[in-house]
Amino acid sequence: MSLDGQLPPKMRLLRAAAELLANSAGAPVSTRQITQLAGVSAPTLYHHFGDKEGLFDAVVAAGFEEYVAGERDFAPSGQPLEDIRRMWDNHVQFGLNQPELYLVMFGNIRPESRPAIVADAESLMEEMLNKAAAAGQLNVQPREAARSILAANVGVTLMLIAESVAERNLELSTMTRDAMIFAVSAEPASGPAAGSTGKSSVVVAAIALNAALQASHSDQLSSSELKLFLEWLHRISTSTAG
Amino acid sequence: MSLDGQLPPKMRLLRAAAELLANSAGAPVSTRQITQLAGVSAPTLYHHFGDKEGLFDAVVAAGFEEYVAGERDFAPSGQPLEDIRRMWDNHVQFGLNQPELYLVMFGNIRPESRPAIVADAESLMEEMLNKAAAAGQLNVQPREAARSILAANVGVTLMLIAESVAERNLELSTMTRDAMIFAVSAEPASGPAAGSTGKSSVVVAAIALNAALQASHSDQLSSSELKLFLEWLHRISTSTAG
DNA sequence: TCAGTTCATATAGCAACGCTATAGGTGCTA
DNA sequence: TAGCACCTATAGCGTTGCTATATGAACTGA
Repeated sequence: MSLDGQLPPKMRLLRAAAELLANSAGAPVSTRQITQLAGVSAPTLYHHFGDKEGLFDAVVAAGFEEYVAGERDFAPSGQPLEDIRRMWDNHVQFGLNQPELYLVMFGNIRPESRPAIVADAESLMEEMLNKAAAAGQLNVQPREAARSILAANVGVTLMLIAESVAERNLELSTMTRDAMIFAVSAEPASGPAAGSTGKSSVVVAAIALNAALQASHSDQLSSSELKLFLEWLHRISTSTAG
Repeated sequence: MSLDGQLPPKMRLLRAAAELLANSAGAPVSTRQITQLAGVSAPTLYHHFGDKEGLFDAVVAAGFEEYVAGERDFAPSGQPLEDIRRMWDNHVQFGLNQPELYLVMFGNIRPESRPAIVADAESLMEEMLNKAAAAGQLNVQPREAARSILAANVGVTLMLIAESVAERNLELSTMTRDAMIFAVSAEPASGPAAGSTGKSSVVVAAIALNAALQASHSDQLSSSELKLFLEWLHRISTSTAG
């Protein structure tokens, strides 16, 4: 049982590490296990990745590329909020399919290590939310909405991973998902509710225009005018007043 | 620098482990560090805790007791949903105060290891939500609401921990918190209803904003600013660009 | 054609790790 | 005092992440 073959040692190391990590159930994976499965010797690992952590980072990076590919791999439905739902579900599914990898990616993030992945994931969702904002469907900045939705998405996925497969209840995901989307969407918020921010139509419209302006390079204003215009727009759209 | 003193070795081990863990920044903490700081020898650790992990579990258990105490340590305000808000904020604060401990407790939970803590935390929140349900303020089962809110709470806390202290923005917490509470509260939540006209453009958004701005006197801009702003808006909204 | 250089892998081994076999010291009860 | 349970220490085992050093292959320029 080894990953011998025609692949270069670097690839074999990556695959061996990924495989062992995926089946480790949280137990530490030793470099000796990895190099043996890959069919190479210890220094080869350190030549290519510098470090055990360097190798694991590479595994995580590969996993993240897969994640991003999955998040982009569906045709926009034309309904941005519906696409957000699919991004959410895709995120959860990724976590449940590769729990160990997911735990490293999102369960163990420390300020000094890799918020880069989080930032990228946020950008991915923000991108999609920009379309929703342009369609006047958001009542908060796409950026803030993306951060909030992603945070909840991560929390739900971790909770589901923590549960045994038997008792896993995906309703937790759909319920939280719809709650978050509903909370940031500009649908009839039915009046100033308890604690919720009933944003005025001015704010919603400003957010929409802001997103639309940045998406389509309109040449109706000069660059300096546009800059000032956007600043005012920002001032309006971040105000809480009605 | 040692934790010598009149405390029994078991306590000294617990404190040493907690202290080293808290300052480890994610780096592994060795049993030799712990026993040296505690002023005992290796077998003492294994006599009392059986295992390195057993010791760490004890640290986590102590941390969790502190967490529970914090969650219970405020008088009910009489408004259950307000109490839920305070529980949420307290949870976030606990995580930010003891990030390493929190990451072990909620960032690394695996099905085989310790969902017990999660279950307890859920019960804690469910208990509070029962009061809200009794007051007719919930539109879902307290159990489901607790799971959902806690999941989002964990996700937000992890995200905030991942950010450097400088760029930490607690608005992510309050926004997500209120979104979740609003979603489970008995307001006419009527469901998502996604789907407005996918058609949008700068022009449409500008027209909407223009109308909204003139209808409601926003005081975010001075009158002269507003005049210029509206002029630019007009220029955009009458353009043919999409 | 062949010395020089660079890249990639291997042999062997170090310091530190988690953990334990074994034994010694304490404080009880009798 | 004997016996016993409890707690702690000395010393050392096997494994870990990692590296000093050496070897082989592939390419370069003259």
